[in-house]
Amino acid sequence: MYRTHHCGALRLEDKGKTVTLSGWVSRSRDKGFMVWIDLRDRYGITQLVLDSERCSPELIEQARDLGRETVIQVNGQVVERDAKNDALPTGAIEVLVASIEVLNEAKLPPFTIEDQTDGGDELRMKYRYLDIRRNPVKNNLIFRHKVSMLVRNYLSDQGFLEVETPYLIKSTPEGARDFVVPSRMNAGQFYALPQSPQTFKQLLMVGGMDKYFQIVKCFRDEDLRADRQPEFTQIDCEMSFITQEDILNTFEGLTVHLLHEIHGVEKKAFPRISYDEAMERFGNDKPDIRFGMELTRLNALAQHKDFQVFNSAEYVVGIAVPGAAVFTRKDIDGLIDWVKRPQIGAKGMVYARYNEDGSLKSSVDKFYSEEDLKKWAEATGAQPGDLICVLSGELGSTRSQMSALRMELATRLGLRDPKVFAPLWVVDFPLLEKDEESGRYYAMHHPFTAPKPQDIKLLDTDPGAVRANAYDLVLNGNEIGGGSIRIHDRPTQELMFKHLGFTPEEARNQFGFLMDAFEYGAPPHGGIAFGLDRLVAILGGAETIRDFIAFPKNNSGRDVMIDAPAAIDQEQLDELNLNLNPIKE
RNA sequence: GGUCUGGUAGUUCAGUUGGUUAGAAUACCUGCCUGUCACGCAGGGGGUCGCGGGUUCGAGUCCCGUCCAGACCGCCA
Repeated sequence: MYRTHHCGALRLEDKGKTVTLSGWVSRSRDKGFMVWIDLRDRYGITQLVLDSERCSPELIEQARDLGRETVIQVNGQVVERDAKNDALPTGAIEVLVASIEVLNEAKLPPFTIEDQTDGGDELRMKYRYLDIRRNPVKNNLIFRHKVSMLVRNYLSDQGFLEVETPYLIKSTPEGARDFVVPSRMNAGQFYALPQSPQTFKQLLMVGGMDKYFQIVKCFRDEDLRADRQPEFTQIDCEMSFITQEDILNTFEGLTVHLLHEIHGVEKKAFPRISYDEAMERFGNDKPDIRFGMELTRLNALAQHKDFQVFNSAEYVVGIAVPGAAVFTRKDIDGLIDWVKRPQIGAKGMVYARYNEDGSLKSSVDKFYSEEDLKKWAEATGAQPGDLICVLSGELGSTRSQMSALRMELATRLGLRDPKVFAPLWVVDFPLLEKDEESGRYYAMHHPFTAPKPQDIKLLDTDPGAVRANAYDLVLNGNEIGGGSIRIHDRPTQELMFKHLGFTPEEARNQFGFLMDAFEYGAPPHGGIAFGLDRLVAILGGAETIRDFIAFPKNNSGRDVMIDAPAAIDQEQLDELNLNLNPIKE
C-alpha cells in the first residue's frame, strides 16, 4: 500500500497515528540538527520531520539527499508541531519519519514548482506536466471540472440528454477553415473535424431527442489569439418545440446557477438589448456593461461649426471618461497615439476636459465655444472632472475604434473588475452580413438560422435588414454563448442557401442529408452553444483560456510539449494516397 | 498575410554613446546552523549573449537576413 492518507488529510486529531504517505518532495529545509520536508500531492502539503534525537543519522542523511520532485513513500508517526503553521490546513501536525523509500528519482526541474514560479510561458508549456503540479494550474483544472459538473448536472436535471456526435464528418466551405483528415479506405477523400456539431444536433431533434447537450471538442483551422485555440470545448445544446424565449430562460437559468454556485452571486433577469442597440450604445455586439462610457452620437451638436473633420464625417461619436480630466497632456497624447496605431486605425482624436470648476477646455476651441462643449457634456453625460473623447469618420470603423478606446480606457481606469459579473443577452442579430470584398452575403451566425418571419419578405429587396432569431449571451465583454432558432423545413432552408449564393446542386451536395431529414417531420427547434474554455476563464477571474486547458497549443497552433504538428513518413503518405507539394515560403 | 514587442547563466531579468574579465536575483553544489515553513549565514560552480552575415581597430549593444516566442489586425458560418 502506497499510502494510508493523502498529503492534505492529516489534522491534530490524527496525532499518534502511524501513517504512510506518498508524494513529491516539494522543498526541504535542512537546519543541521533537523530536516523538514514538504511532501506534496494533489491534495496538499504535509511536513515531514527528522531530527537527530529521534531519527538515525543514516535516515537523516537519506532525507538530506532527496532532491526536489523526487517521488517518495514515507512511514512515520503523526506528531503535534512545536511551531504550527496557520497557513497550511495540515499545519498543526507533522509526520516524524521512520523510513523513506524512493519510488522514483527526479531530475532537477527546469523551473521551480511553486505558486510563484520562475518559469516563462514557453518553458511551462514544454514541461506542462510539471506546470500542472503547481497550485495555480492544478486549481484551474479543478475549477474547470467543477464548472463542467455543475453544467452537466444542471442540464441533466432539466431533462437534457448528453449524446455524442462524430468527430469525423464532412468538410463544408462556409465558415471557418476545416481541419481535414485523409481517409485511407477511401482514397483521395477526406473527413473534416467538426467546427461544431451543428447539423448533428439538429438531426437529433428530428430524431425526437427533444433536449440534447454535449460537452464537446470543436475544431477550427484559423489563426489563434490569447483566447482562441484550434481545438476548444463547447457546451452544445439544442431543444425542440421551443421559442427563443424558452431558450433564453433555460440558459439564463444555467448561468444564474453557475454564478450562484461558484461565486454566491445572485443575478436574475439579465438585460436584453438588440444588436442595433448594442452597436449604437457600445459600438460592439458583445458589450462590457460593468461600466458606463456609452457612445453618444454627436453629429447634430458637432457638425456645421466650421470644423471640416467633423463636418465631412458620417459619424461623430463621444464618450465621457470618468475622472479623466486630470489626464496630463502627455497622457492624452499617448491616448491619441494609441487610437492612431494601425490596429485601431483612427485618424486622430478630439478631446475636451470638463474641469472640476465647471469650465471646459478642448483641443478644438477654435471651432467650438464653451457653450457648444457644454452641450457635448450634457449629451455624453460628462460630469465635472471627466474627459470627453470624440472620434469621427465612417460609421462602422469609427464605432469599432470608439469601442476599442472605451475598453482600453476602462482597463486603464480599473473599471473591469474580474470579481464583478455583468451578463446580458444581445438579441435580434442580422441574419446576413455583407462581405465587402466579394460583395456577397454570408450568414452572420450560420446558414441554419431562421429569419424572423416578418422579415422574410425583405430577403430579396434588402437582405442586410433581415433580422434573425439569433442571440448571444455576453459576460463582461466576452461572447460566452450564442445560438438561434433554426430553420426546420426544406423550402425555407433552400431559400436560405439560395440567398447565400449556393446553387441548388451545391446545397444538395453539402446539406442534402439535412434537408432530406426536414421532410420527415422535423420539429421546430433551436439551441445555443457556450464556449466552455472562455466561460471557465471568466468565471475564474482570468483572461487567458490557456491557463484553464490542461495541454494548450501555442500562438502558432503548436503543442510544444509533444512537438505537434509534425511531418509523417513517406510510407504513411503512400498508404493515404497523398503527394506533398514542395513547402511554399 | 500584416503590425509591434522580446530572445543574455538551469530560470527570471539588468547590461549606459559600440570599449578592459558580461552582472543581479533565484535555482544548483559544499560547509555551518537546536523548530524551519520564501528558513538563515558563508563559500563555490555555472554563459556559443537565438542563428547567419555585415559595418568597425573593437559588437550583447549598430545594420541586413533568418528562426523562435508573445500581443494585436486580417481571419474566426
